[in-house]
Amino acid sequence: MDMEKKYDHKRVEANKYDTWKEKGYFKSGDASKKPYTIVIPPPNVTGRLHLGHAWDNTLQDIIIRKKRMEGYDALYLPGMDHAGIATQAKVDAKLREEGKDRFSLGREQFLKEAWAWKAEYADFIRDQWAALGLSVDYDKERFTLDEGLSNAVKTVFFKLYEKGLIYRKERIINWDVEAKTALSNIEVEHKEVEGALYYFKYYLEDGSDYILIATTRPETIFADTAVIVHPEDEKRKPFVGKNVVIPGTGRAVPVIEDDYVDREFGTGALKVTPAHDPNDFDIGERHGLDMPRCMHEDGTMNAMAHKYEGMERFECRKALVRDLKENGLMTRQEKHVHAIGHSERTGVVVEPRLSKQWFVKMKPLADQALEKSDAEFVPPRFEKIFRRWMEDIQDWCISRQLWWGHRIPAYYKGDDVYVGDNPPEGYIQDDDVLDTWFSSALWPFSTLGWPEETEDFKRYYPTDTMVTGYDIIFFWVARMIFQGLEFTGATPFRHVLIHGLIRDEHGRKMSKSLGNGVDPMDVREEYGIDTLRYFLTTNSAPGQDLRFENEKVESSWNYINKLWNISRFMLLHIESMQEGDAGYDRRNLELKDRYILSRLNETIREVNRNYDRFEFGEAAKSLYKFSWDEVAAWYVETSKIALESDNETQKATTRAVLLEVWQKTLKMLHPFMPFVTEEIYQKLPVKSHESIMISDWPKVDDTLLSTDDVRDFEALKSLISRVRNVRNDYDVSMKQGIDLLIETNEKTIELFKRNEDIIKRFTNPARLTMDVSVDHEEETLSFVEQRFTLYIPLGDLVDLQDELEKQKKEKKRLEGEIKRAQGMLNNEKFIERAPASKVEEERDKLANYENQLKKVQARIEELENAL
RNA sequence: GGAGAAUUAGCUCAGCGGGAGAGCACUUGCUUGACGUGCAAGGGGUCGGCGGUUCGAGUCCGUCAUUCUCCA
Repeated sequence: MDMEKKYDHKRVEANKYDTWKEKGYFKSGDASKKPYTIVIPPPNVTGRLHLGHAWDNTLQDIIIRKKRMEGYDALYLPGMDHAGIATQAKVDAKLREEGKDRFSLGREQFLKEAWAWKAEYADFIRDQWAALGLSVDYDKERFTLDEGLSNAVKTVFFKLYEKGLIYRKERIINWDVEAKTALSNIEVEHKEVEGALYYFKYYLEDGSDYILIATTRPETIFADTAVIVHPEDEKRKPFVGKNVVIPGTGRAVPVIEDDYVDREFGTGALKVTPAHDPNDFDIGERHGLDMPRCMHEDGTMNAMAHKYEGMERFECRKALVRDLKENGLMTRQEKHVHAIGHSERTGVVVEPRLSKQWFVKMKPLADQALEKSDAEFVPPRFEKIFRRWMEDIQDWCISRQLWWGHRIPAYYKGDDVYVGDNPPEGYIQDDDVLDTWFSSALWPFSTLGWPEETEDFKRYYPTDTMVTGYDIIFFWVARMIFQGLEFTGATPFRHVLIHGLIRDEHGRKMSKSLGNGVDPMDVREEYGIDTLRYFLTTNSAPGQDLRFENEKVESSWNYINKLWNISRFMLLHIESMQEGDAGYDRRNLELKDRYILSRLNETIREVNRNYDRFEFGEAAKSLYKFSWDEVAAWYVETSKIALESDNETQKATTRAVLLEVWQKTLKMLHPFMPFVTEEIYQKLPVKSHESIMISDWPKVDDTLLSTDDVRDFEALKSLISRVRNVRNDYDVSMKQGIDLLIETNEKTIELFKRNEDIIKRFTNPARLTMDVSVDHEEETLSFVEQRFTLYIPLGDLVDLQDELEKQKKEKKRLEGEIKRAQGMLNNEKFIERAPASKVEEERDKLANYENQLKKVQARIEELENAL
């Protein structure tokens, strides 16, 4: 047997993935089976995968591997996202390093650079998928800018346009001054910022009086086109209809009435800057005001700002405030905390800016999604989050001033707009591209060939399970749902499994700026990918965040090492088995065999139940307990007796049970740790398939479930544990024999006699007496257990006073239990309303406790007499 | 201002209607041929507070407190 003492992940992982891939195990398409589909949330081609991807992808792989073993035609569809802003920023940075920029290169050349970048990073990502062991079907791999997916994007754009659900309009949008593009509302993060309210004097043209106006954004005054006062504001009435001069400029604007003014806030009068504020824009539209902009696209001031032209907006604010303070046009400044929008992408303060952009009219799509979506969220509370957002939806700004992406299929000639594939002569295509999420929203069906009615689309759509983090429910999940319903008439997936975010050991989000990120490939190097997968998927419940802790990673490694060594032991004893040795005759099964087979089948049941609920932590816990605390601690240990004996029947039976138990356990562990389970599986002398990956998922065999056998074995365990406990407490080493007197009924005597070899091996008795009534000296330790009373005479080591105290304590405990059980059984309502099985259970317990109490009392009397 | 999550052993987290669990840490003893990254035996918790529902509540409901998210 060639198994090293220590699990060596590098050796175990070597070549396996390539073998699986070459053998075609990852491929889908067996039409005789029922399909099961998961599409990967496409990673951005900007960089490498982080722990969040590893977590997300491992969950998908676990689900798909189990389904494949269960006999489904499992499709795990891989792919990547072009990630417009992010990738363009990376390519821009690269060009900058080379002393170039995209404008001197031109659009076409820039796109070549971007595609080269994509090719390079796509390779990195595929390598990482392989490293993670993802069983993705590479034949089906897609990229959001592929021809097919681009067709899907165009089709959707055309159809929504025809329906009037896509429109182009001048509106206030969120402008990222660094990326120089529009953003959608959800790409803006609102953060509380301590700013200030500045009070400016807007004088009448004749200088006779002024209106005091408070603003948080002084630099926008250059684009003011009015001042409004409330219609019921009697004090300001005289100003209405006159012009006031914008401080620091010679420009005058009218004072008009509008009840939008909040009379309680600031001074009760408001400056109106329609091109730099959404509310002001509405006011501007109502009153037909001009809408000039005072900034360039990069956030610097334009000519409207006079002497401040060219200044960055916040520099301008400072300079302007300083100047107005000096010449008395600013009266005061007070602290003001308010929420300011920041670009989710670049982090800069978003500038509300009047701009002509393309939008999706969301209301009808959202209403349809709310009405028809039958996606089941896990855990369910996330559905509420999804719904609340959909109910309060705003139109979606989909154009981006970028080059990397799906170019908007709209063409212009003067004021004429053409939307479609065949623009007439002289029309020029829109320069902009679509929001990346516009194409991501189509991912579950565009990847399967839609809008063509392909075989794949018909077979694998709608998909079964979407796995993703709660941070992109709005960005992605919600959009897939409404686009799926609009274009395919179906919710694109049955289940949405939501996981949380991965955090560092202190509970902080992993981020580049903190430098606390952990590279999954580093973890792989040190502990192996199976360890990482097991750690990631078994340490949190659905929807909860996960803290990266080294101790947990290590304990995952320890577990795999344990599995490795259990396997080492088994193979040592079963490697010579032949095809015909695999079965066993049930009549030859001993208690230990029936016990472990019963527990195995219970475990299969628990594991299945938890897999189906996406409770992978719970499924893994059952397997962990079964493999370590039962197979390793008890079955392996008790098996040694038969394996070392000359009884060929018992030997063969034990080997066959070991093989069955372990083979099934490995299969259930395989989705979590594909590499090590395959390594061990390949070493099994008899196995059902050429690879564990394509083997069959274990089924529960009810005929092997036996609570009686499990109980009997538990009685044996409790006897052994009791003796071990005594040896520890009284410092009696295992080498030293120890007298054991067991008083119990005929049935248990029979049980213990039949398993005497086990008792002897683990307790090393000098004398072993079993009877319905045993004579014992007073100087003995005694333990009243449920099914037997154990006496251990230890001569001088026994302090009768201590023993008496112990028994009194035990008496008290039993009396407490009896009181509790009686309390329940004396409660009429309990008898009446609790399930009969529960009542029965309590009666049994009570009888047992009363029986034990009687024995303890007898022992106490005995001790008191002796003292 | 709304919505949600978390609060359980020293630490990190499971459990979510029938007698408190895991990993790590801690204590004691073990070079027993699968494993000292291990084995055996232990110690450690009024399950945030207060009410309610229920025969029965870490588990369901309400409320308060603390922490954290998301939305406006």
